[in-house]
Amino acid sequence: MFLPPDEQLAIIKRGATEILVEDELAAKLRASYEKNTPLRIKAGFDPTAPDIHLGHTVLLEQMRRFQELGHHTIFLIGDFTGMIGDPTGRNETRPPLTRDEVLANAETYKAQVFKILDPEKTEVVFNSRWMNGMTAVELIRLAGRYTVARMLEREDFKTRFQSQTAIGIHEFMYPLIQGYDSVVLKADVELGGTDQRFNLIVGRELQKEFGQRPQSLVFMPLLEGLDGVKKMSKSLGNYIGISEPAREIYGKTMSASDDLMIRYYQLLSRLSLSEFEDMKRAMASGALNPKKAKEALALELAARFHGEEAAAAAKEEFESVFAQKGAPDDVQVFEVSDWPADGLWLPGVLRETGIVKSSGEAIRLIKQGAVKIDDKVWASPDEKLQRGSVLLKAGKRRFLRIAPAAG
RNA sequence: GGAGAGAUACCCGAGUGGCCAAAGGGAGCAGACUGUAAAUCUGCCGGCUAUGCCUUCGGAGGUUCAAAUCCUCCUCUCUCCA
Repeated sequence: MFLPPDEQLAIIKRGATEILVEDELAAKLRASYEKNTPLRIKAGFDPTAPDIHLGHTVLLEQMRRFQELGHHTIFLIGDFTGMIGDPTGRNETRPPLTRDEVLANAETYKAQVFKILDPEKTEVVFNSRWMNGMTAVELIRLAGRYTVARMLEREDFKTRFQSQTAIGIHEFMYPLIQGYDSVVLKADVELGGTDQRFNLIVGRELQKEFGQRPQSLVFMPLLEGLDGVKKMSKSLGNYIGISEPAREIYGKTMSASDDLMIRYYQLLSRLSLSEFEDMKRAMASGALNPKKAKEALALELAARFHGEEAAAAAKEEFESVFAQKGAPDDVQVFEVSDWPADGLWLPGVLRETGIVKSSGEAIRLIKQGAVKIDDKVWASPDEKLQRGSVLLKAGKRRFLRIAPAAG
């Protein structure tokens, strides 16, 4: 049923930054193999990000690999913890969410992750299930199993403590509860981003406290965003969302730098390890054009979230738009109901349609020769557009069809 | 509780009465070159049908012909002491 333990381990190690403790995990895999019993794999998710992007999928892909290896995966939604607010990676306290917000987010989360995970093999749990029923006494006793000194081992807490920045006492509860989740779920393995290092370790410690065998930890890196430097996040605008249209996923992937593309291959592609290594070698030797490799990745990602057909269409459209300087299939149409006799003032139109933020920006673009009407550069901001149906192109990727309203 | 320092456009950061819609850098956008890659060069980078007008330098008042700059109060942040 199961693959041999060492083969499993090789698959698990792909892209992981660290496995804590590797020998321990190997032993668990061996035991599982011999007894033909799946391991319990836990991964926790904060219900604060309703829109999943590729950065989140690094972890989900790892989870999926465990599923394919036949293990039992538990998708934990931290609805209870979300109401506390996770201090991780912040130098400020994060505002807690309300119960309704948390629940609504959790639902959209669930709807999206099954584009990657197999719903049949995923157990979805909410930690409010056991946390809501916990009494104050029980909670305080739980807190008694950990110490302030150990809490301060966490880099973020330490820095804040030393610099006299506020640390809410409730913030100590977060790792504690997250760790307790592992106790309740009897997790054999927990997956997490490197930023969750401390929290997952607390899980190990608490499991020991409760007489369980401590979970092994598999850490996944934080995926860089399209800028290639900062981590992918919605607020930085450097993300590829999995709910975006196929053409966006394809196009954004194509805009990634070569270095970043290799990184994305490693963390996101489902190519086998050996295929990945072969590809890297081919690119280094010049046998494979990096652009070709990038096309394959863009296609793979678009297909993952929208199917082969939509992905192929996205690729085709991309090529016609950029390689052959054509236009996309469905361009936003701006219908002009009463076209002025002396013509339309273009900057105003561009602003109204939201193609640019202000008419000032439109004027700038026109002056820079970035605006084309039916493939001809529109050189003057003041020139009026005469009645007719035209295709406008602003910069490389903004299109607009302007036409008199029908009837 | 006491003593200081600070808050400038998306971010960092100069500016201590007019020449300031505010230096410089980063990010971003655009053009050239390309593979919507990188690197490089160039231009733009508050708003407004604009040789002008309007709104901006934490907030509210005030002084002045004129304030990011001076005064008063307020809010917030940081550093040090207890």
